[in-house]
Amino acid sequence: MSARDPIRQQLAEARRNQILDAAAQVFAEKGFHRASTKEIASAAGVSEGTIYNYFATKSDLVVGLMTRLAELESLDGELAEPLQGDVRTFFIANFRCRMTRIARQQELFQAVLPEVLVDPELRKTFYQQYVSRIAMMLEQYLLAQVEDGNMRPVDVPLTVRSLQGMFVGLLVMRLFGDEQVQARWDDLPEVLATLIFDGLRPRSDEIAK
Amino acid sequence: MSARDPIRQQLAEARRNQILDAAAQVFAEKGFHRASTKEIASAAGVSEGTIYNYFATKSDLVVGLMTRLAELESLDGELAEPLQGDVRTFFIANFRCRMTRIARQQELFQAVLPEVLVDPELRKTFYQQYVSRIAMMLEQYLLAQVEDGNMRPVDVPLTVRSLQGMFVGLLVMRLFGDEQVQARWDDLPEVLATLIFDGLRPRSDEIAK
Amino acid sequence: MSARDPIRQQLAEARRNQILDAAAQVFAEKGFHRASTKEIASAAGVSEGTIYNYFATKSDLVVGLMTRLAELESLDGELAEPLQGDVRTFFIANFRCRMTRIARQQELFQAVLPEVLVDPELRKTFYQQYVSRIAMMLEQYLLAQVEDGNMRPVDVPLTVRSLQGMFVGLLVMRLFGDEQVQARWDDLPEVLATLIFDGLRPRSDEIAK
Amino acid sequence: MSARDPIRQQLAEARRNQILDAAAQVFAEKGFHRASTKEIASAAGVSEGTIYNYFATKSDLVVGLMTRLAELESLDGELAEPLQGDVRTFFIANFRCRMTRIARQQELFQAVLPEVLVDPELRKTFYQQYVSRIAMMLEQYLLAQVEDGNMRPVDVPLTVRSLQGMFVGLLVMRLFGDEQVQARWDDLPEVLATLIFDGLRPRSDEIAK
DNA sequence: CATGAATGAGCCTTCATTCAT
DNA sequence: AATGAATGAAGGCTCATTCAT
Repeated sequence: MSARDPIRQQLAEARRNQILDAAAQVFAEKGFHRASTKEIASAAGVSEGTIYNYFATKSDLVVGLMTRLAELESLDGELAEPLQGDVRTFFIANFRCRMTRIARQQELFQAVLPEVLVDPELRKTFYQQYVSRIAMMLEQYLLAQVEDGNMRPVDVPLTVRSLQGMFVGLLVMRLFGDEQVQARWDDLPEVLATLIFDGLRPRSDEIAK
Repeated sequence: MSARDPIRQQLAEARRNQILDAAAQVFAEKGFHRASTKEIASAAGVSEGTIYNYFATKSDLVVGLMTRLAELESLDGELAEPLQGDVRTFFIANFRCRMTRIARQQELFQAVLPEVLVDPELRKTFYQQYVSRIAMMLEQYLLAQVEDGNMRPVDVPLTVRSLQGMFVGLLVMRLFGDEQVQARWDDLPEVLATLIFDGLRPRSDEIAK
Repeated sequence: MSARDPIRQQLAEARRNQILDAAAQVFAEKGFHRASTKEIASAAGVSEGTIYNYFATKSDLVVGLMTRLAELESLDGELAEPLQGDVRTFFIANFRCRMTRIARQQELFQAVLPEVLVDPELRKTFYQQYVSRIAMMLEQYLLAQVEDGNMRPVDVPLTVRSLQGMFVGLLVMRLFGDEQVQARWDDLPEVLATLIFDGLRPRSDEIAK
Repeated sequence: MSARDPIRQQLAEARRNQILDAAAQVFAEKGFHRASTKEIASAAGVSEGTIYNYFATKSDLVVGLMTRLAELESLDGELAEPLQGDVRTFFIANFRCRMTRIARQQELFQAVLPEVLVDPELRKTFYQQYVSRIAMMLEQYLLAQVEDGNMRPVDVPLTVRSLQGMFVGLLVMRLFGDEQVQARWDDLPEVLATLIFDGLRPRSDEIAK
């Protein structure tokens, strides 16, 4: 019986994920409040009661999804590190990485974001576990770049928030169904790199032309 | 009786606003679904039934608030026009104007945004009445600037979405309670102008140093 | 002002009828409970408040309609009297008269009957003012016929209820939309007279054939 | 678990009936609209929510009761068949059977009839499932009798409606609380047989007297 | 008398959560 | 651990009735 303990744990973990998958899908489609536990249960192929063996509360499903986001984030958090060669190239690569992840996790965001915006408790947790952690990472990175002279000496904290905000905002534009953003999502990293790195100001050499 | 008609209308309009004010406040505080019509009624100082004399449905309150946002937006839509002198200065002024409005209408956004993200019907309306209209205005403006050589020839549609997204995202950061964003909201226009107009790339003259 | 009293009364009476007409129509169409006073008011071309100047209660509208039925009934109550010549011919004439009235007042019945069946108070009043009065009239009539040897010595009270029931039942069949009953309503008096007067038993002379 | 399936089903059926019983009683007493689901629930000894595990809608309770009536009807539909010996005797027997059933199911009728008269949807269903089916059976029966010379060649469709109407009408008289009808319900089959079979016309032999 | 905005009690229905099996 | 029937609180909405104008 003791031999079965790890197996049990794995099964339990699998069941948990099965439920979270269903929750993500149903929340994304109908929103937290319009999604009933019955619906989630049937989408997960389990009974309503089973959900409550793994989550104390419907809200805890959102917490579970938030945690997923945070974990997925930290999984490829390393991507931020390898900086070598051209800064602009790195920007593009980094942006591409973020955009890809956002696209892949759109369902998760759609499921989590509106409820997070509405529930103070969740909001705080989400901010601490996810938003501010990314902000801090970005901040460290930018500070280093500025110090190394790879970037201009900007107001790092606010610049970081602006960048982070831009990603959130583009996600929101996606959720709104904006055609340009949806259709040309893959072009965004390049455009953003130009915008953020080069700025809109006409280049002197271009003016020269 | 005929003399009373316009008075009636004014009273009705006032009552409508009184209810919308209460709805904005309660929705912002507790979210659409956790806010009961009873609560809104008492916050508005009217009975529950009265709400339904002015709005067919609880959801229509959100529609009403959305319309408010759209109307307030178009009210100072003219601000985009007076462009003269330094582009960068104009950017700052324009950004300041937007940031101020966002701050002023934070409650409205907090009340409307999460529900809009969740309800496809509202989402579509909001996008058409608000988001895409602003996008189109910005697009026209940027195109003109590019043509006049005041800006570099960037990908205008995506750049516009990115800018718009940045504002949305910064609003979301505010809603998340990010301290930097909240405390230094008024510094943002300047920072943004620098970021967007000048870019992060080290200036050649700075490098020269 | 005293000269206007009778005029006022006439106006009031007209207004009352205007409201009752609307009530009959709306009740017939949607039933008592699904009909709102607002609907009745607008069908009558008056405001909701006005209804309450003439009727203390929504239920009193039904009472008013019941009274109408009773009054209309007594208006041509005399028709029962002129009995002369062939009894069978009289039966047909009498039945025809009843069927015609039922058809003419179908809306009134449809409006009143279901609610009367449901509300004990109304039920009692309706029974006393309408049903039992007709029953008594019929009873007297049948008794006289039996005494005069124009009819066989049947159980008069129950026979009367059966006849009355048949009319009610045929009305109900009409309300149910039975095609035969609706399409051939005018044939019913003849058929009923045969059924009731001659019976279904094969006639001896016919048997003789 | 597999062993439990049939038990589950039986329990569910029992619960359903328990709720329908309560609904019949409360509807009969107060009418469909004045009966609240809360009342029905407590009369059934279950919670309000449980009702909705078995019926999608309050109206569906009426549908359930209608179905009961139709099923009970078809249960003893065979009674119409065994015709042998005296036609008049058969009439009495048949009438007695119908009157008994009506009396036994008075509550059901009182619960269902008023609402059926008011709701077009229910009305149609009730007419098709119940009224017209009985009419068709009666029609076939009468046609056969007429062909065999056991009855006079009357207008069968309208005669059938009249008979059916008479039963409905006598039920209505019962619901109205008519004392004669209530007190002497058991005498009605005999009286009706006389009325319908022999007619009111004085018999020649009686006249002879 | 007429009006119609305001009222608020009450209803049907949903749904997160529990618990006996 | 899984089930799903039962629960009952809560909520959106309707509507008869009132009353100030």
